[in-house]
Amino acid sequence: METIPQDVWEDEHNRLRIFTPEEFSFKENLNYLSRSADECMFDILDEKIYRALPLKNETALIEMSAETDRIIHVRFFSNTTPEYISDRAEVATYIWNWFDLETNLQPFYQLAKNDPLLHEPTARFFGLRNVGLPNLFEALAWGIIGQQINLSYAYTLKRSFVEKFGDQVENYWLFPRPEKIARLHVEDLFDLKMTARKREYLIGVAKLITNGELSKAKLLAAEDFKTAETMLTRIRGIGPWTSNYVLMRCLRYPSAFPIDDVGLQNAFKLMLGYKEKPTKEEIRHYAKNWQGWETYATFYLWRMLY
DNA sequence: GACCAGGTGGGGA
DNA sequence: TCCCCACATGGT
Repeated sequence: METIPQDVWEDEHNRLRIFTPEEFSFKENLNYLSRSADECMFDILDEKIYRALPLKNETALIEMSAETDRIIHVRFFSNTTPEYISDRAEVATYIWNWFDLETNLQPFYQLAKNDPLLHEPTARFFGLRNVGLPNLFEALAWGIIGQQINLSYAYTLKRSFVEKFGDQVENYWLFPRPEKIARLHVEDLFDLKMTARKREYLIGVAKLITNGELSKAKLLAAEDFKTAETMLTRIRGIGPWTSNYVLMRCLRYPSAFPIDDVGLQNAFKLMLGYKEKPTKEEIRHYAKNWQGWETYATFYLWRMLY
């Protein structure tokens, strides 16, 4: 991503201030990030987010809080390393991208006003963003780990994966690097209580990223959304669901739509008062109104489930 | 104990 | 193309 414009952030001594668009609420995004007590990639304490940011040439430990609900206050902290972070713009850009602040949500909120499914979630969670997974390997691994198992168990698996193969900076974890996973064999991942297939998928994807066959740049350079989707589904272990999930959360394609998702089906059940899962046709019917905004529609519907 | 989890690949009709 | 099954384990 290009460096963000000068006028949306300020650099002051040991802190940054990020001025977000109107359609942003720190509180809503904080609530979203608080959804699992088992999350291992960041901590939330006293309405502040703490995490390690993997930058190009350094790791920043940051604390994010709300100066107002629309101004993000970023403080650098560290017990053992110099607090000086050389590239402040990179930090601001990372956060801008992480909270998807480049997207103008006005058209989405406009179409949601008259939408039977989106009306309620967009009103209740105004300012919530598609909080992303900027790291491609992390997004793919999280998708693979989460396939077909319940979310709380998925968080447990992710934690054991991260704690076994990730790097720790003080008390914060960096997601395992694909270079490291690419060198492993399925047996090395035996402790992780997931299927042998998933272990193969993780290693396979790590190899593709390591040897350069797969990258964000290549996926973003795809001619169109369908091409990017196919680039991913050709990879063993990545079906339509994982492909769309990653195109949503990492590449930020606005039309990504994991139509087979159980969570999406449950959100439909909830919103329409159904006892049974909706059919794919029913989902397509309602989704006609969301064209170009399927990612945000899905994200807000998922939000209704917790 | 059965059935379902933020599915997928592989085999067979 | 479509259907069926195995997959490992936890939650309910």
